[in-house]
Amino acid sequence: MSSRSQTIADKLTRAIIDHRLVPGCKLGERELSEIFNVSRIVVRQALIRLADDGLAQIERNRGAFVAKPSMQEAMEIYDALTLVEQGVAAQLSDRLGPAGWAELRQHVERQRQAVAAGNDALADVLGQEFHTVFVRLSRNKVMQEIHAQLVRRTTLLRSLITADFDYCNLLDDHSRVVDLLEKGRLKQAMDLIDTHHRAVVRGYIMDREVFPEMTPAEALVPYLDGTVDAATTAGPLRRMAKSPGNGKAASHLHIHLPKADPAPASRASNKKTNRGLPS
Amino acid sequence: MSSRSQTIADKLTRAIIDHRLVPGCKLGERELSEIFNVSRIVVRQALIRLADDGLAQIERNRGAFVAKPSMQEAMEIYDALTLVEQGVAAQLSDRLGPAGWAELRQHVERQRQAVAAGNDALADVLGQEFHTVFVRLSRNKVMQEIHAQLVRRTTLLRSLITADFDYCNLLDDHSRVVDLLEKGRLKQAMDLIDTHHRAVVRGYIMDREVFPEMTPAEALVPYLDGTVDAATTAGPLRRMAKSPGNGKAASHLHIHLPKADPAPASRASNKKTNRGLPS
DNA sequence: ATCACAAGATTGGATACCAATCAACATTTT
DNA sequence: AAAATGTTGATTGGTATCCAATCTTGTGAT
Repeated sequence: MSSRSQTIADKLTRAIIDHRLVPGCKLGERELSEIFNVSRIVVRQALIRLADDGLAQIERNRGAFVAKPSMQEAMEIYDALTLVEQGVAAQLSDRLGPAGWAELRQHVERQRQAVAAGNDALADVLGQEFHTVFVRLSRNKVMQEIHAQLVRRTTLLRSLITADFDYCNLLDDHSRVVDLLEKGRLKQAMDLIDTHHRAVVRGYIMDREVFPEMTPAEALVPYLDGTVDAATTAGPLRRMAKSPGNGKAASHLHIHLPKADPAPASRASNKKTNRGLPS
Repeated sequence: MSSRSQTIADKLTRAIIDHRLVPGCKLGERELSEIFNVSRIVVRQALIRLADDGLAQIERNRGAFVAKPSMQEAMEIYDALTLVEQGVAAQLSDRLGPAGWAELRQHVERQRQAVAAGNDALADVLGQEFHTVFVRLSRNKVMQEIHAQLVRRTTLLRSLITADFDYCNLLDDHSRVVDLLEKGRLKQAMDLIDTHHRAVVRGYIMDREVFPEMTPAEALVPYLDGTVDAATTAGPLRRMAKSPGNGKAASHLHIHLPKADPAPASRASNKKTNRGLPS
């Protein structure tokens, strides 16, 4: 069992990549310590981890906030992601065996079926996951960790965009990358990876304010599992219907949570899936 | 001014990459808190940062130790570094202007002069720095941070190897990479980067124990700025705490590892390798 | 309306304390 | 004597409480 601050950091991470905590959202120590029923220090340690990961930024004497990357930084993140995936593509085109190619194809196929079935949420998750599977096949844990961090940060970025992706298009990209690589057309595959990411970043419009729809307390409910003490809680069954005052201006920004938990395999240390709450 | 735990983390990082703290060395909370005159909690936060950076590993209820990567992990780190630098090379060969090429050449020249002057320590530092300058020219801060982290980890790895590099050879590599890139011979440059790193990793012999030459208290002396015992005054004088010049230039020293010991390599029977007591 | 200033809140950190766990030592048993 | 088994001490992970510095806010004076 890993440390408590790691657990908290993981939950906050998931809340962020699920877009339940949006960029700029204040992460107050006292507030979080009450939500998670831990001491402020544990929360601070968790926030340090978040900040190291680029998902939060800590301003001295002002506190921690969900990171709010600039357009410049957004492009840098996508550039770095492109660089990494192109490099991995080059490696795979050399060394990947038949089993690996099969796994990639199978993944693409699963996503295609999800799209066909109209399950957009699942298709979204699988689309994300493709990149992770891709990098995992390099069998380089260090690289995987770097890549996973970049993916988390791109996921955060999606909170800031007017997202309406053409998933079919991206799916085709995945499929074609696999095709090209297996045929040894490395250069073309790498170019496609580049345009793939550029297609995403092009849709970005970031000079827009994002308003939280819920307080952190509400946002974090799905991640509080049983281990919380039963003293103050009315149970983890709390629905978010409850609104303790403060119904700040709610913007219309629909958030969809993926159903299945794909466990983004963030840190090697923690693999608890706390998400299966009834809700 | 950043937080105190960040300051401590920086000092520990420098001590590690200067090989004053060697892999496996215990980083006790109380010990460090006394050395730095801070509370245990600040030390713990610093250790969390170190662990996130891959320079330390924290074992639950056992404490933190300077990371001791396996041979597998060492290769993964170098692989990742190669991937990153190859990718940056590809970018630079497209986009780098004359000023950039000039900066690279100038850097190589400075290292050449250091070698000519017999200043091995400086040549070593410059040799390391070349890679950093190289990546900085990509103008991608995210990539720079990723690369810097990888470089720190390779530097840590050097504590574990029988180091006897041919600096001239590596210097030539740097020079040739710049040449090849500027001429647009990207493929060859990338191959050279690969062999460059492979040349380093080939020298690795890691099934060897490393014994600390000094206690952490001794190892960390150079990084305790000015007022070691300034608990009461909490000096306004500690302004220059972050200046890296002090650490780098002055504190690079050659560490003579103990002669290869025919002791049993992997048997855990004798674990008391901590604390370089006079033996 | 604007500026200055006092009051409150929040963070960063220190200290003291506790429970759980691990390591080393001491003791018993074979 | 060697192995197995307590027992004790040290270290870590964590909590609660307190304090200083800083930021934010609200109020009052100009």
